Amino acid sequence: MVHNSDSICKSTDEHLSSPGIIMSWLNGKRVVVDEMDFFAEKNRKSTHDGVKQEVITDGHDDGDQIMLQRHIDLHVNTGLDLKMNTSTNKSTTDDRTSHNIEDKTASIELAALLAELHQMREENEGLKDKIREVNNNYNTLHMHLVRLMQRQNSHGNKAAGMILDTGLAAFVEKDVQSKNLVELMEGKIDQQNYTTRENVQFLDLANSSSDSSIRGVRAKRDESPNREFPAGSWLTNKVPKFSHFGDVDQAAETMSMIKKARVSVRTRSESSMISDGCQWRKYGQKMAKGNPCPRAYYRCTMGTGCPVRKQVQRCAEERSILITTYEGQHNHPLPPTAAAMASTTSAAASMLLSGSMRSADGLMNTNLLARSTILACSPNIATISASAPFPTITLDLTQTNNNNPLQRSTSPQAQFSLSQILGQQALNQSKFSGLHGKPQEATSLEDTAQESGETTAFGELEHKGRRSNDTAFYYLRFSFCFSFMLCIVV
DNA sequence: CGTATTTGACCGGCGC
DNA sequence: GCGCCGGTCAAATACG
Repeated sequence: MVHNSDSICKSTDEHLSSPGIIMSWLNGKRVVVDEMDFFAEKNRKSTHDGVKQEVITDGHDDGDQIMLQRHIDLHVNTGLDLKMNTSTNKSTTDDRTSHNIEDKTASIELAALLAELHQMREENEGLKDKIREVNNNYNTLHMHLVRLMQRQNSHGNKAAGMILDTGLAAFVEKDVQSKNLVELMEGKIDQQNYTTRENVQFLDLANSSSDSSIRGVRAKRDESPNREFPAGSWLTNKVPKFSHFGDVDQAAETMSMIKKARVSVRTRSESSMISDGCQWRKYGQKMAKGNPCPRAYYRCTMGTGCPVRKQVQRCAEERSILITTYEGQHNHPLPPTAAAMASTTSAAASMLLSGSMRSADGLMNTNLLARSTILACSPNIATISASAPFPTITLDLTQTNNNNPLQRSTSPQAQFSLSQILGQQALNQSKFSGLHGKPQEATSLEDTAQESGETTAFGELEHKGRRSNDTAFYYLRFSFCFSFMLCIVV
């Protein structure tokens, strides 16, 4: 293959001007560049250092290029020195040519890796900034929440105090996890330590912290013997228990409802199941009335006798939407990935239960089972439906809007799309159910809520690049905690 | 062979 | 009482 060396050199300089383009150049025109680099005379000031000269003369002097030059320079010179010192054959022009090509190829690959490393580092910095920003927002809200709780306690509003306890516990847990996440990303702790700390702190949250606000929660718990905080239950410490009802039957009924409360998550996914970090075993499948797509039943197998179950079904109207409904509380520790999802659904359940508590406490004169409540504080995040057999809160992660406070507070460069993240996770799974067909009438549990106009969208955040489920649910959980606190304040 | 999935049968709640 | 429907069980089957 014959090329004009000048034109090739020019083209090469253009490619080298951006680290990101080096990869495409490597993939697409590797052979051509090899020939050009060795034989071209333009921009070459020595006979054995073609790569070095070309890179240096590309006209860019930013940090990446400087670093790039240093590595290439070092690599090429080392190879040549070795060759010159060890070679005894005086007619080894071809060998030197071959070595130059190999060295240059290795150098370019190294440069590409360095460029990729730099890009990842920048991405990591952006993520850390986002977490710090969320932490700052959280601290502000946390302080406000503590003040409100103190005010409520001083007024003797026990029910409101319990609501605050619930929200506070969720906030404290989020605080612990967010700090761990920041340290993980900054390299202060490794993944194993992160996992261990998440689990340990999760379980010991109510017992070992020196945070005064947590002590407040513990004091509340101690003075309410009927409230339960069993170790190992991630949800229990956030689900309020009642001891102040004058009507015992009503309290029992409410407790029953709490046990049956469900959290439904709507995501876009081609996979048969989203990846939520838990281990599930399928124990049944049924054709639900009005939906051509079957409903699959799973139970959690991470712990012996874990009562948590979930239903997975495709939306009748839009097959790309996967509806996952969670029910029950885990009776075992969860890994961080699962805890993230569990905390998200927990926060959503807290929103749901805060509505039921108000109802039971007479603050809202409505029957939970008879009403369908859309929380005024978070109309675009979640929908509570009581028209279903069980109180259900639906988290819609499939639509976009601009009403989410978190979204407004973030920069476009580092925004997340939970739908895309979940979708990506789902796509990464090996199985594809192929549940497609023509739409029919929607009468399933989730679709019932949609029919009554209850489904609302969670503020979707733009996503650039791949993110972990942990981070995604961290943001989602914060959003729900934020909404939950607003619900309390309103 | 052990484990996971499939699928028809069964059960209980609910409305008529 | 009967039928419908959601949910669960368990034997059969598939899979690694």
